[in-house]
Amino acid sequence: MEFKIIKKSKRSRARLGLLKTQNGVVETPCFVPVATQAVVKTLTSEEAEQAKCQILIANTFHLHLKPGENIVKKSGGLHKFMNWQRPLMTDSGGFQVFSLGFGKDLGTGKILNAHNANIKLIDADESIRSGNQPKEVKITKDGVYFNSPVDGRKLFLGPKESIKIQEDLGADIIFSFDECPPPSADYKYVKGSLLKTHEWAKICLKVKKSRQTLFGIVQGGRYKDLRMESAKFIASLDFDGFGIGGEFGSDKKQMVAMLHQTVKELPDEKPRHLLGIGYLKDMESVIKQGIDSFDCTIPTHYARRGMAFINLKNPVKIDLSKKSFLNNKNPLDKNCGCFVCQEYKINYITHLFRAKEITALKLLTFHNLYFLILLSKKSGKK
RNA sequence: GGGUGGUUGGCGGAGUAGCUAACGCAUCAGACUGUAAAUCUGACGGCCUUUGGCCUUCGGGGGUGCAAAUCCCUCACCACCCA
Repeated sequence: MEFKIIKKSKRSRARLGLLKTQNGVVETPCFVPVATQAVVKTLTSEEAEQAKCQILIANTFHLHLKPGENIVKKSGGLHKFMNWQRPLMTDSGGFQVFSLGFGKDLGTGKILNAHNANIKLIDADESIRSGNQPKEVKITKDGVYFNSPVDGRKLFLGPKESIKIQEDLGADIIFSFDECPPPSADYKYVKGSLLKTHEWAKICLKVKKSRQTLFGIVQGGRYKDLRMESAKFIASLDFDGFGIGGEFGSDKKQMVAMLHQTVKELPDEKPRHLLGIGYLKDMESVIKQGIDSFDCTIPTHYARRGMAFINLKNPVKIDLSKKSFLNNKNPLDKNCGCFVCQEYKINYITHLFRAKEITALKLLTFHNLYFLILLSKKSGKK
């Protein structure tokens, strides 16, 4: 892997770069569509390519459960398996293990919002402090025990296991195994959890045998000093790049502040990936903080719910399933070059959604991805 | 003409004396940030001062009962059977 910075903004930390992998070059800043189960839901790999996806991120946790990394390996690796000859990332599975444990009980998320704050902050903290971990998950110094959401089997995933699986999957860029505490976790818990994440980071580096690019993950939740501490530590290790994970506080300002603290401690010359952030309004602020790539389920996820991204100049989301759009004969966005905007009108897509036709999901997934990728490019050049 | 069964909110459909007319669909609203996610939550007879309160409603009308979607009478309509 080679990362080349082409241009740096004078007004912010934003930068244009080229991330060279064995399977091609990624122009940054770049949005990374999520292909959890080795597919961008509703799209073929050809369609993902047509939507201008440069790189996709698949998931270790899901692919370990289904179909199992051995199947993928025997098929010649993830690229061949899913017919995607461009760059690929795999997430370590850390987030998933926790989002199904603490997350299920307490709402693992990126932002401490009204929804997951409702899940009894005090109880959460107390149960974590007193060691009452959720039934579904048991965290030890070596990793995490959890029950398979597929068949209930007891499974274990730790740094060694995650790296081994990711090596079998064979993505270009892989991530270290981290603990992702819930937004309701308190300072003491997050601090303690950093010790594990950092220890695991060292193990990931140590056990990796492949030539894959390995990104270390910075945690620290919404606590400034913990973010700094984590960033410093992870930056001191021999990673090829960095992921920034976890939760970022209760509002956008706090998120930007956390990113600021974190990025400050990371070496300029290495790529930085922000895990799981990608609301429309996040795009610009995140890029300005010096983030080179970021993945998010939102564009594809929203697409399947009928939420469309429109208006490149002042991006907003609209709910296409609303009846009123049946009278709208315009394309989603006149300035979007995607085939959906070229060939289809809003009222037709709205009709498909209201009629529960699966083509609606594909059309909107394609558009949202194309739109967001275009938007992230525009934001990067600003 | 006779008989049998039926008629429940926008639709389907439970309920056969008393508890909030269950449930499903449709509709409407909201949520969603490293996807157990083509999902979830809420509303869905009306009105109000909405953590509550008042009224209305099970084809129409009448009756019995403290109390009726539920029992009785009658009318209308639908389905099937007999003539």
